[in-house]
Amino acid sequence: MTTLPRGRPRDPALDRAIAAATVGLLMEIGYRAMSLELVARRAGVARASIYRRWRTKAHLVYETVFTELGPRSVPDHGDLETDLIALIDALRTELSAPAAAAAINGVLADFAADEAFRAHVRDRFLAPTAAALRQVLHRAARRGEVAADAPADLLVQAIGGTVFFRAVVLGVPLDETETGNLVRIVLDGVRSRGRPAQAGAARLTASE
Amino acid sequence: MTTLPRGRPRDPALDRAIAAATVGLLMEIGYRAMSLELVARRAGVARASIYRRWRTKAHLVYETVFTELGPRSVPDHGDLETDLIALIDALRTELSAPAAAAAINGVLADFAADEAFRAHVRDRFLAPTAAALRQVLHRAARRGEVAADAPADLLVQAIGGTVFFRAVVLGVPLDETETGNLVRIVLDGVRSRGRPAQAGAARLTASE
Amino acid sequence: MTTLPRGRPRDPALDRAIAAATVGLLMEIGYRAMSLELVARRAGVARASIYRRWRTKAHLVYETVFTELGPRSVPDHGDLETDLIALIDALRTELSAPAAAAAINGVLADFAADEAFRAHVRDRFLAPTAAALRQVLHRAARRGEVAADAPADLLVQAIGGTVFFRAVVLGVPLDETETGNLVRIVLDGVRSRGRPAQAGAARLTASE
Amino acid sequence: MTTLPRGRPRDPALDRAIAAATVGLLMEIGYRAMSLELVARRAGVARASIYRRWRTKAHLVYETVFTELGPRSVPDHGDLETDLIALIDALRTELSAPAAAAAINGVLADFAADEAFRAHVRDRFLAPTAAALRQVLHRAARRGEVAADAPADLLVQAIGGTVFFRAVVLGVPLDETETGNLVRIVLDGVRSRGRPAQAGAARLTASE
DNA sequence: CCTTAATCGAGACGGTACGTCAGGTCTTGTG
DNA sequence: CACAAGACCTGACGTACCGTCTCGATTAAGG
Repeated sequence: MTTLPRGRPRDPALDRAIAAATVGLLMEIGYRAMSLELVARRAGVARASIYRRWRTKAHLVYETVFTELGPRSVPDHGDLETDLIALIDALRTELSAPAAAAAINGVLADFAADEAFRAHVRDRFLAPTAAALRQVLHRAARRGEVAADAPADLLVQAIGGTVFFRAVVLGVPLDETETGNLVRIVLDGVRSRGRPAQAGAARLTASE
Repeated sequence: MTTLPRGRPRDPALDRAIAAATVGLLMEIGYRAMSLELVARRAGVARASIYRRWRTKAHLVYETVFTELGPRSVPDHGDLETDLIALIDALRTELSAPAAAAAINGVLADFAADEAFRAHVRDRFLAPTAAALRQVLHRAARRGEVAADAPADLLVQAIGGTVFFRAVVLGVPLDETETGNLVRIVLDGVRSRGRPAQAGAARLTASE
Repeated sequence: MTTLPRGRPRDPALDRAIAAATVGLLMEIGYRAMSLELVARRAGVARASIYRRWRTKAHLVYETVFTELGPRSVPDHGDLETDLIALIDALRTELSAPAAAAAINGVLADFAADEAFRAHVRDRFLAPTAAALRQVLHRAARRGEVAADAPADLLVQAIGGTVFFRAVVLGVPLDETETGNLVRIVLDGVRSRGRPAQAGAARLTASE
Repeated sequence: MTTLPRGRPRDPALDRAIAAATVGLLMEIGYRAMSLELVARRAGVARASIYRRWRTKAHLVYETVFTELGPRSVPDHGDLETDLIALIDALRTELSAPAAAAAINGVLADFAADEAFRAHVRDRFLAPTAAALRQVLHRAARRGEVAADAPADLLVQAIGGTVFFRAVVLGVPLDETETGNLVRIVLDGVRSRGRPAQAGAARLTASE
């Protein structure tokens, strides 16, 4: 049972106008140069109407740009490599969108001291992606392609880190060939003929 | 022929005081909350004396915190895995230093629009690291451990991205076990029994 | 013929609640710090319900605090001095009430540009008071106490100005002794032994 | 021994520009409508440069408009009436200047809660005027014109209140005739043939 | 009983001003 | 020249009101 809304309801057209102005300005002038005054002006909206919805510029940008973080669906092509490429492509698409690339470092910088924000990112973004990866790996394990106990978290961070680094830090997203190479590098690490493990000593002897 | 310096020389004690204040404030309150006013006050220095040395806050922080980017020396332990761990550890140490972790996103955000800065990072940081990795791999190839033509740039970005993501975005640097796992994942991708290549189709058939 | 009221009638309890909140806040925090938001909150009333009754904060305060301006009745003690003291006391009581003293300058400031308001004050407050004074003087003239053609308007303004200055500007209302002194000063100016007149030259020679 | 000034000195041209803009805007649009933003814009000055000099809008206006309060010199024409007219004219000129009339109620409203401000007004404005009046009366007493122990404070407040009321509240300053009448009213109250006193009863008997 | 019309609480809305703060530049006097 | 101090311009910040508006829910009076 939801609390019934009282007072004049918010105008959803403003939400859309603000979001559009935010995304546009991010792409045109970047996070730092984008002031809420500018957003308000472009959206044809009072500045207070933005503050009514978001506590701060960082909140506005984060929630506007990264609304749909993480994998919307778990790929299942019956082949691990194809599944991995699908996962990476989803990430790449998300992080290399112009607005996202322009926003992410600013948001991270503004939220640097905010531990709750980090937890939120972990829960809403990393955890689902890791879960999706785990499911993909589990299916592959049943097909005998890989060992089931691969370190999914680390893999997600490696994949995510690489994509992030290219798209956000270097500003040059991975192309198709590089994506393929990245998949193969990662894939070889989880093949069933051996596996990364705490006991690193026995690892290579078993495979060769 | 250098222009001979005229007038009162700069006080090197100020350089040290400013650097110390910068690093301290970065760790205590973070990049965004750190104003040059605060730095000047803590360093017991006039604000103008900071601007005389650095053009902007981002320049101050970047040059103060990331003085020694990239590998100081190429590791050579006669073993690829050990060499890789040494490279990763150097990266990890650099990026997970409290001041660095606190500074990096702010610097990236402030330099977001500055393409020259990105080129500078590539030249001063990524290129040397990739060169070091290439040398390590080359030695390993001569020992028959790996194929020599591994995509060193991508590998560096994958390793760097992972370390960066953990230290900077998540705020929890890799531990020893995770470093080991990362090395093995990456290592398997460059083993000599096969190699990542443009022609992806033939790759796996050759190895299995 | 009044238009018969349709729809839900106004709740008179709200009028009272708003007035009480207004007076209370005026005394506690003063005119400037008193926002209609605060009044509404304290009165337990919607802000719109205030605007439905008064066009603006200045109107609310003016009509709430100065409901009964001017002399309610013309004093008649058979003695000019006593009558004057009664008139002054009425003024003093009105202007030195805590809410009034707190309100008056704010109201004047907000209505500064409003010529209609000035006319309203003249008609509702000054004119009746001057009329009362004129009547008092007229009676005194018939008793032979004073000249009948005293400049009543100026006298009212002198008396009103003095009371106003003490109560509103200085914040210390006249006490009884000062009221007595003020009466005597004014009284001597209108004694029948001479009179203020346009022809100032002949004035003093006649009296001494 | 004054502390020697350090740092860049304030630009006196800005003081003048701000004062001019303040006075101009006061006359054109009044106290309430005058924002510091407007003042800054018209003066061609940064808003911060205003806040550096004055803590608040009310301080700015008060110190700018009422720089020279009170009588600059004590009039001495050898005649009480002429002296009094001179004193009143000085007051009238000061209070009915367009900028002053526009400013005064706003300043009083904003300073309503500030007891320190009231004390300041008393000390800087009323006290000197009362002292001047006392001196004038004293000289007149030596010439035998009046009693020396007239209640100077009350007289000042009566004169000031009347002038204030006319200029500020009614917006119509006293003209010459009215000033003459006011002087005579007041003068008769302090004539040497009798004087206002605590013991009011004996007052008139002595003179008639 | 049901429509009509106004009031009520609540709160969104476009504005505007506030006073503070940062960034980066400029101008003093002193070494 | 460097340096300490601080003025200066620019422009953003987040808060608080203003007076208007739009909701859903009352509360009469008239059909």
